[in-house]
Amino acid sequence: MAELAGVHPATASRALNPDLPGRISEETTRKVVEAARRLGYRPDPTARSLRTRRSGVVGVVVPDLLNPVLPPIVRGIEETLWEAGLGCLLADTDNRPDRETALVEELRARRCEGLIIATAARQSEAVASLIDSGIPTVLVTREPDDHPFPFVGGDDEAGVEAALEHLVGLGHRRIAYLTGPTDLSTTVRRLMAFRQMWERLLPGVRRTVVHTEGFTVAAGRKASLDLLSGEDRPTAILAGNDMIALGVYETLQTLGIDCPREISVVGHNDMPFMDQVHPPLTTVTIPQYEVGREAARLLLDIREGREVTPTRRLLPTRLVVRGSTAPASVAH
Amino acid sequence: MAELAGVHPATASRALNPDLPGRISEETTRKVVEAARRLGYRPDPTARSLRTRRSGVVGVVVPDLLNPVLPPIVRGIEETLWEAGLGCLLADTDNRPDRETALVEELRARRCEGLIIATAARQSEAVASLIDSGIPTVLVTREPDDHPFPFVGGDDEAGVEAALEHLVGLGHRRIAYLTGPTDLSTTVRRLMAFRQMWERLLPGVRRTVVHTEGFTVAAGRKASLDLLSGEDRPTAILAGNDMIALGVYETLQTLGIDCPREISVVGHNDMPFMDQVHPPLTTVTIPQYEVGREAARLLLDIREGREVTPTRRLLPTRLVVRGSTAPASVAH
DNA sequence: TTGAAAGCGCTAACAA
DNA sequence: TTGTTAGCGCTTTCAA
Repeated sequence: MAELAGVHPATASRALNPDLPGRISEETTRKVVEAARRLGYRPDPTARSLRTRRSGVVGVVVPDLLNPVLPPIVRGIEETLWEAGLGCLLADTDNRPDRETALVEELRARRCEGLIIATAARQSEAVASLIDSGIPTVLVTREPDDHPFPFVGGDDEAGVEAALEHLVGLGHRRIAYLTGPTDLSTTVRRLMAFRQMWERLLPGVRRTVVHTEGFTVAAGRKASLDLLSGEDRPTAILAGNDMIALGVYETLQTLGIDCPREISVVGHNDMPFMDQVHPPLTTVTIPQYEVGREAARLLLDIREGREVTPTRRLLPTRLVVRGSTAPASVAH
Repeated sequence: MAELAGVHPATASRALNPDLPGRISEETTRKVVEAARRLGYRPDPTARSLRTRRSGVVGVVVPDLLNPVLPPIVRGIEETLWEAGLGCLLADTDNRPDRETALVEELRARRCEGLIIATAARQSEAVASLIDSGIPTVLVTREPDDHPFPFVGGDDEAGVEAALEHLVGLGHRRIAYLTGPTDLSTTVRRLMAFRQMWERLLPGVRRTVVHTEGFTVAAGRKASLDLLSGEDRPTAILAGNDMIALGVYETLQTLGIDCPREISVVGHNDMPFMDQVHPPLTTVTIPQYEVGREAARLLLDIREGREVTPTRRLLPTRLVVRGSTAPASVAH
């Protein structure tokens, strides 16, 4: 193709990559561009990568794409990366730490120019292995207890605070918190916020915290069954996420307890269709798509060597009040 | 690293790639493997790609990851590809044909070894451009009217048949079909099945077909509003997909019509949480994850030059009867 | 502003 | 069974 333009390949290369060293005359550039167009020429990304040591690809590691919070995040990431000319190599760990390790290793071997990781448990070998790797890395929604990387997520603390305030405002005093798995930062952050807000709003009042085995409907069902079977049950449940809330719904159905008349339930995440379940779930909504975009933007900044401050970005959350919460009944 | 093992680079290469021409002695292989391990050596995929003309990456083109049917498909694809050592480059077109064209072109420029396309409208420039490209291509869930590629999807025909049979069995005769956008093969296939089954079950009886503008809640709401506002409204609605069915739910709420007492509704796809909406939606379930796996398997077969027959694979669907369907009320 | 030459890290073809 | 040589298609360095 350089031939067709009547110039040296190096010149052609420079003409097509304006930011390469060495300015090219307009005349030559025009000839080269024209020749490229006529031949439908596209530079071989592989050869370019080999030379420049840049693969043009970013690895995106997710715990489980079937978890409804992830698709919007991945979309935000993917769109932002494509806009910047970067490809998006998707890797799903199925929530297995060993797979996380293996996939991150594989992505590194493939010379990804950056990594966006949404899988990090509070202890993550994979994330630890990245620390001195020099690979631009951004964590999303989940993070290890200790790490040096930028993090993007929703402002869960504010969400939990709003949720608890809402329940207390409705007159609830016997409120149980159903956490989620304790090896996830999400769980810990939400729980801490719950405790702090509790001390502000109901200092000294006894509170109930139950850990569930996972962020799943089954775990929520199981944990709530014990909680609600006994005497002196709570009048409101704050769930670690919407899945757990749905598990609570199932238990309520089983036990014949009416929501919201006899008990209020609040979720977290505002997954799709949570306005359509019965009763429509009051929950904390997180701008997941924006979280994804922001994470990708941050990665691009790092890659370009731009300063990134602050390194923690918590996007605003909002409590969406629907039909699953109501004033505490006087009967209790 | 070949140095450390005391052999020529080419020998090392052969030792690490057992299926390359030229067998290597066990002794040498052992030495090479050991040296590689000690150095943490991983062959550079870029250099390898340049030499072998294989990028190790497959492009996956989806219309919109936020559409709940897609994540399981993508997961199935992704898992199967990784198992085969192939990366999964994700591209989301946001349902825009121009983006589909641009992204496919970009994926080709990146020398993808294969393409899995879930975006194909009944007319797709992008798919057409692939016809003589030599790039292994598999279509999923959607396909153009005419194309030479393997296709994997759910057996929608069987699903619609079962759905209609179910409604007719419940005594419904005034049944309306709310299609979906007519530029999608999914719509056409489902509608054709509806018509054929109708002729089998209710020959001569008048049937109502309404086209919606999209596979969305809003489109379903809008189309059903006209349909249900008038006199002589249907006693059952078969929706082109679950989103449309949810739109119908909204209309029913607005008009104060009770489902399933006054009207039955059936969806298609069985998206997540359709068992939790109110009333729980009777719908056709499709093994989306398996669809994804099968599509990836097919692509691998093609890539390896294996025969693929049949070239159309329709995976079994099943009608899930829940709470949105009931016998036609005698009152009507 | 452009050309010449070298080389990124591998593996294919050929020779020993 | 192993070594030699060459070259994949770019971009970079150096020289003109």
